[in-house]
Amino acid sequence: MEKIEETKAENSMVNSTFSDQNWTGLGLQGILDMPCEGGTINQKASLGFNMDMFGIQDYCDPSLFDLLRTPVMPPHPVVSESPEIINTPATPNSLSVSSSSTEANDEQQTKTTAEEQEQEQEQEKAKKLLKPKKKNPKRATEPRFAFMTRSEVDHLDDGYRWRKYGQKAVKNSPFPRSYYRCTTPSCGVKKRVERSSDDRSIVVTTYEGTHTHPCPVTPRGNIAIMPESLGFSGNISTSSFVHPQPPYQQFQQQHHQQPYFHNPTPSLRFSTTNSSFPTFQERQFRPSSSSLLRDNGLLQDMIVPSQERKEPKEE
DNA sequence: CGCATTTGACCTGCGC
DNA sequence: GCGCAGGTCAAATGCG
Repeated sequence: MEKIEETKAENSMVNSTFSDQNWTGLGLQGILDMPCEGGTINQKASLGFNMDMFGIQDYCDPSLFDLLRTPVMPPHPVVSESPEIINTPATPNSLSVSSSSTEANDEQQTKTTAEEQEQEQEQEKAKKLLKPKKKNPKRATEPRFAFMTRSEVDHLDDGYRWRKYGQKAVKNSPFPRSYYRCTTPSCGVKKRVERSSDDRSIVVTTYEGTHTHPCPVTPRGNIAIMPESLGFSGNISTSSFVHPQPPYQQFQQQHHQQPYFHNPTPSLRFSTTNSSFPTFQERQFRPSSSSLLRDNGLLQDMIVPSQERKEPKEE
């Protein structure tokens, strides 16, 4: 009984995470398009490889991991800057992916009416997505990128200075969502930080906008970790790790804003002075069995390119 | 004292 | 029009 409920919760997490218009498909695409030396690894062929490489299964919900490994993908997960295209394969496919993941596991019994209701809800969501929505013209069309990070601290240090300007309770989630704004004047970058309602150890950080300034030197003496020390075999350029911009921004510049699956900055920056985030660093190093990456506990973050809601660009 | 956080109020978009 | 939910504002408060 408990097992079933647990499974439901996991599936619910999958649905809620990847059916949202900001997540669906994009997350999968991000996983598929992993930057490496000389470009990106072919997304379709390397899905499982990437995930194993990054040790996702070690920190991802099992059902989510299965979901991501399941080759039930949009036929052409082409990344586009057009929100319409990005959103198109999102909703319906996410449903099939989600359910197939359930079938893949030995948990078909969990396909109860509750799950059907979930699917109905998702279908309703999909319907809503298909409707042309009026959006506030003031709402920026800035790119949004979301990181899923397993951490016990909510606000991860990414090198920039943030000022919290709000906190809101999120529906269907016991955890509030915090709103941060870059403290640099004239820089309108925002980020939202919330904890997954189904796995409280997962922090979802959504960046919105692009910094108009270099990363400030923090008094904590942050440094960047070289890929070699992460167990990388040089597949990711060193500059990506020392660049004073968050990885999503680097990648925007280097790869024409394609989303990618990558270890985001929060886990890459550490305090050498052991002053502010010793526990964070400690927590990030989760001993594990199989991979070097996991040994370092660094590659525990999933970047999910999150598109601004379908904004009425043409109008 | 300056800066960051907290938190209730307010605004806006959307569905019914 | 009303209610709900997400997002933002700004005064009060806390902290170094």
